[in-house]
Amino acid sequence: MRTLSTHPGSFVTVAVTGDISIMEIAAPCEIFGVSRTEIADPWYEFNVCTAREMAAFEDADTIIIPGLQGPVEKSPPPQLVNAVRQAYQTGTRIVSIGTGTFVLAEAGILDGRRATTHWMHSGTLAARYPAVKVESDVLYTDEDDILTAAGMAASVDLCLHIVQADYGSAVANALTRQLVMPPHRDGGHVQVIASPAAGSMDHVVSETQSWVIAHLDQPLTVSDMARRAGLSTRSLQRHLKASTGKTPLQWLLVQRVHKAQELLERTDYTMERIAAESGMSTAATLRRQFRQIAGTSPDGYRRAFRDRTGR
DNA sequence: AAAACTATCCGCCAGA
DNA sequence: CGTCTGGCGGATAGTT
Repeated sequence: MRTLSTHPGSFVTVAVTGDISIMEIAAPCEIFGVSRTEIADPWYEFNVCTAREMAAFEDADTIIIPGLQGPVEKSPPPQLVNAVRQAYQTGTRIVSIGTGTFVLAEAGILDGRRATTHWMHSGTLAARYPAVKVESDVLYTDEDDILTAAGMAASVDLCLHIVQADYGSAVANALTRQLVMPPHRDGGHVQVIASPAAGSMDHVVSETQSWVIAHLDQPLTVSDMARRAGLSTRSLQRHLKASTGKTPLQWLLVQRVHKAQELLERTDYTMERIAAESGMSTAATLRRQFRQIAGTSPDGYRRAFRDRTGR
């Protein structure tokens, strides 16, 4: 699990240089730039700065580099690359979206780390920066305070992931509801849905997922999910894996742990009760799954959350 | 902690 | 043809 270097109310800066893609800065602007005092207070300090104002980087706790338009062969602006390298060395969290990842790679801060970019360019990225572990089929990566999103749509997921890291699941979920967005997808989701005719099937599966998420307190089997979707278990397994990269049971367990995390954050329920409400049969089962998926014990998670939010 | 038990996963394949 | 489906069964994973 990543150690948090930022805090609620931290300073987020988007670096705008030349021809950025406007869509790629939409998610950060919407999520970090709009006051959310009804959800959490203080919210982020947010600003957008151009290449000429890169002194503003000094105040930033998080810097976001959106994709540059034009051919990726063009090398990124050196002063931006230097500014990013310097910022990272002084402990700033660095985020890239789409081809913005090339700036991070050029700065050398991705060497030996996982990163992703738009699938069309991942080959180029891997070839030009062999030391970078390019993950071509995930929505986003998060390693050592360096986060990379595959593209515009994934940037939404990544921004929510950041909110979750800074404020916890309960706040992130409240924000998701307010934005009227589908439930947050984690970084392991596949980027490209392989089958071209996946359209309607996709809908059936996501419907089922929403239903499951709303009924996590009940014990559910993969067959139950399949029945709900009107598919055989074999087909459900195939479709769910195509869209989430996980098997049905794995996906379900992740949802259960997420639910447990939310309860740990905002309630004082006992482990038994949290286990029951998140659909884990016993506290022992909860502990084991929680550790496997979240990397800590439920109790440790609760304490860490209270410590960093002072609640 | 380990064994016994059950559920799930996934390659394969015939059929639509 | 190519694509999708769902059943089968051995290997695995998860639970108790």
